[in-house]
Amino acid sequence: MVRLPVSCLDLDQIARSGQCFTWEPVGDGGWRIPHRDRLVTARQEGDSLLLSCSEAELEDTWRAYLDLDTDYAAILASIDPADPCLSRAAERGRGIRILRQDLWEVMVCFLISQNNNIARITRSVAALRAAYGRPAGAFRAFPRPDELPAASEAGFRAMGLGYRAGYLARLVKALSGGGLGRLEEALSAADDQEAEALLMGFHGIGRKVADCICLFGLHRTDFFPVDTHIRQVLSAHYPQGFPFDRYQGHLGIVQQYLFYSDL
DNA sequence: ACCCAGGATGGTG
DNA sequence: CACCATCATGGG
Repeated sequence: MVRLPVSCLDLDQIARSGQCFTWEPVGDGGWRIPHRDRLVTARQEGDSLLLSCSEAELEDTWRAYLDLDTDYAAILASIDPADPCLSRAAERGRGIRILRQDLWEVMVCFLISQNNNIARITRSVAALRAAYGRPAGAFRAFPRPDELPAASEAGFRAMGLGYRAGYLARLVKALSGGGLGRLEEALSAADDQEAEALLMGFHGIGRKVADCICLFGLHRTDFFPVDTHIRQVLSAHYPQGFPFDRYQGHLGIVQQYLFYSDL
């Protein structure tokens, strides 16, 4: 068990922010958080964050995953006080952080997310993990491409993916057998625009999903995914256009405040 | 029965 | 280029 002081971090807000679909409430306010082959239980007491792990595991896994070394207070302070919409959104979601999730898991989750609702996405991801997940201690880790049946579109459909089952089957086929590693290598050498284009090259991944993958799976915080929700916020509150220039460097974080606030 | 959900695709004008 | 029907499925 480790305890560390944190500010600008609220587990409940993160869990409900629509960026991850695998956290499970423990019941006493805590959360079971799986990440790759690790699992931790987290809870908050005042300004303290408590994690059910060793100091070493905090340093090699959870510090990065929870994005503890990014100065969110500075980002909050940079928000234009003359912008009531964003100021209110940031106040309501001041505990949100952009997690550093696993790329492949994010690709699958947001492939499934299109024209879908968060409750059903969460159920589908849980079904995938239950059916194909790799036993790793006390839980099932999210299955890697090689652990998913590329030919099982029908199987994916049976767990509620709907028409996206075909997209996933093709993505599994494309990224099995070392394909994912090659993609990660290409992405690491790509700038933002190139990374977005690479991801949009997969069937079923359009601009919005690609932008979510860049933001949540690659931690490229200048991506500002525009979904139906954000589109509505922009047209309602920013008829002259959103001040993208002002928030260069952390547009994705600003986007999350707006999205969360409007849920 | 109708509309929406963290949209994308393929076809048409 | 812009528009548009269609794609499963569950919940309001």
